[in-house]
Amino acid sequence: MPALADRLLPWFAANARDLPWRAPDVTGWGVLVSEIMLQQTPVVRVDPIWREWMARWPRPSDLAAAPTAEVLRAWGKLGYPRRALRLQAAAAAIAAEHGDVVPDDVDALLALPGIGTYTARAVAAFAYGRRCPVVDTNVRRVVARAVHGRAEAGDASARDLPDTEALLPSDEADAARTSAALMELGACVCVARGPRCADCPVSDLCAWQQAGRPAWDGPPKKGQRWAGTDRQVRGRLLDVLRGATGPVDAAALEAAWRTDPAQRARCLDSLIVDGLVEQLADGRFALPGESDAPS
DNA sequence: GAGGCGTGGAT
DNA sequence: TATCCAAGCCT
Repeated sequence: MPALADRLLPWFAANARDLPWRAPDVTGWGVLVSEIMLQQTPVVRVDPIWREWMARWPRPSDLAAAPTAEVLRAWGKLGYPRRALRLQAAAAAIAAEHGDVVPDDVDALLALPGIGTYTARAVAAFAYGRRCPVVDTNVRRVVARAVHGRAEAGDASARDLPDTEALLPSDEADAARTSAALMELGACVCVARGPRCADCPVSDLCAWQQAGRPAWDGPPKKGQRWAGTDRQVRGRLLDVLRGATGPVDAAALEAAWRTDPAQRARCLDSLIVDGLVEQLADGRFALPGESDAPS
């Protein structure tokens, strides 16, 4: 349905945010780094970290060669630090198996750690101009409203990809731009709370509008608790290690969570299992590679 | 496939 | 203050 794309493309050309990873000289590597950082993380927090990473590690092989401890410190408080670990592993694979160039096809991207359905398609479309549907939470919300007339997207389904592909024009470059425009619309106009329908370029085509903006009648989302969870404890422990200049003793980590020693021990173990923390022979703890002798 | 996994701003 | 929410992935 070119109808939607015909509206979205001029709107996007005039209203797209000037994000640094959208600059014309950004490589596939730059796009990939941005996509990983943006998983579940707002643009404003990613922006400065992405700039720092691109200046410091401009190619996959640069990141692959960095000490993992420094990678985790540079990741800072973006959250979900396993993303940084997987990104470094992906960088090593790209350097070793793809000539230090991020692959341009979805299947090769999917084979890399930390890259799933969304990210593989986002890189193919945004870095390489491929015509492939890119479905994230924004796009699912836009499609739910504009196409299906529902207030929310509900759970992901197998129909998300074909539903979205049906909105893409046949021209490859236009299709890639449409994918970006769909995401931009969901991020800036067709937002979860308080959609700005008065500013929407497709409001007169929107099935949700035409239905009178009915309320969501599907299952409510499951709110995830935070206080006292293992996620909070892991975050505290890792924050201590990021802030240290080298290995720390057990007492420093104990101070980070005194509420429940058993929980603290369990979380420390899980961080070690995940490869985010190492225990040294002398019993101290450190970020990965921190004890390696400088060469 | 449901649940785990960080962080912090907005409401 | 508590809940919601943000360009998901993995098991």
